[in-house]
Amino acid sequence: MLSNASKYAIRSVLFLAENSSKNKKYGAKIIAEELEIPLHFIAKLLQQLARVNVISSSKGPHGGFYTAKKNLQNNVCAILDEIESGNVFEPCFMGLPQCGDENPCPVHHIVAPFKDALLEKFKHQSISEFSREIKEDGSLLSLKGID
Amino acid sequence: MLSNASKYAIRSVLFLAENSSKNKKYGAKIIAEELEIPLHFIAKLLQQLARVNVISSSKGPHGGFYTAKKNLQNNVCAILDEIESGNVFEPCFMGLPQCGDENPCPVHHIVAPFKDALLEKFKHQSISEFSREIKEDGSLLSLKGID
DNA sequence: CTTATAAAAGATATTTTAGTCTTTTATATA
DNA sequence: TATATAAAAGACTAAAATATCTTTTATAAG
Ligand code: SF4
Ligand code: SF4
Repeated sequence: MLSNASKYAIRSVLFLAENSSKNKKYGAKIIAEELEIPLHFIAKLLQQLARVNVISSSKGPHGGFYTAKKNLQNNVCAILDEIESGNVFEPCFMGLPQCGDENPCPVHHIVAPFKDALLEKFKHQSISEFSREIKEDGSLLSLKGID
Repeated sequence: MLSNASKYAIRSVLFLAENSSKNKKYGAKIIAEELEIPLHFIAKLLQQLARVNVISSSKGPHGGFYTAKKNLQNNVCAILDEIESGNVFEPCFMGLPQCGDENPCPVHHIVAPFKDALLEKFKHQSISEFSREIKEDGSLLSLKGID
């Protein structure tokens, strides 16, 4: 459903939301290592996200990527809008373009509530809220230390 | 989450389950038109499915694909096992390979119940049951007549 | 037996996604 | 001002998914 690009992007942004600040920046290299994703791939994605102010960046020594307060007001959809081309949840599960509650495919009553819940979360929960939830729940972002 | 190949395959099998029988066969061409999917692509998939007895086929004039009684005892997972390479639901949503109930990613509590429900359905509901449900619910398989 | 039909098989092409490599630009600090 | 650092930009390669085309094989029916 989500491309690798999106998944990498979401994890990176949440990582920065949890760990970074204006004076604690992370280079693409460290992020790539920490989340175990390809360096040059994530570098590009981070640049894209910086361009649309989902995250911030600064060049040069001690530079890197970070999330400022105002960045954290964005929601996860802002990430997907930039990375993914087109609407993520429209070309749905069973691949029927013209369907929905009126014309349900065989798994609609399973898929629909899930889609709604996820979309609600991605649309209306800010990245900072998401991040706080991760801290509280002990949700997983990095893969370090797990095998 | 599912590839086009899987989605086409599922829809085709369910189409045959609803419409075909030993003496009412459907050629790849008709199926492709009916479900609005690429002819040569679905032809290959149908051949694969016939090889593992998820559906039946016969060559020559008045030949085509159909579902015999015993074919319908299969479940949807049998389709996925043949078409998709590897486990469909393991490389999950957020792309964390080592996670789950103990190490949940930020959306695990949304995704997990959905995954479970869908997997349950795909594993334990036979194609004939699936098909009956479609008839009763008026679920959608074909795209003909919708725009 | 011949012919038309349709699946089976498999080669090839296209598109999308994923991943890598190199060069340029900005900047902090020594 | 020179240097090292790290993002920005963009060209390039690789792999997978998707789709098309051609040839072969089986068979029902005339
Ligand atoms: S689950 Fe619902 S929205 Fe998705 S393809 Fe089926 S009918 Fe359409
Ligand atoms: S934690 Fe749950 S939802 Fe998240 S990737 Fe793993 S299985 Fe999927």
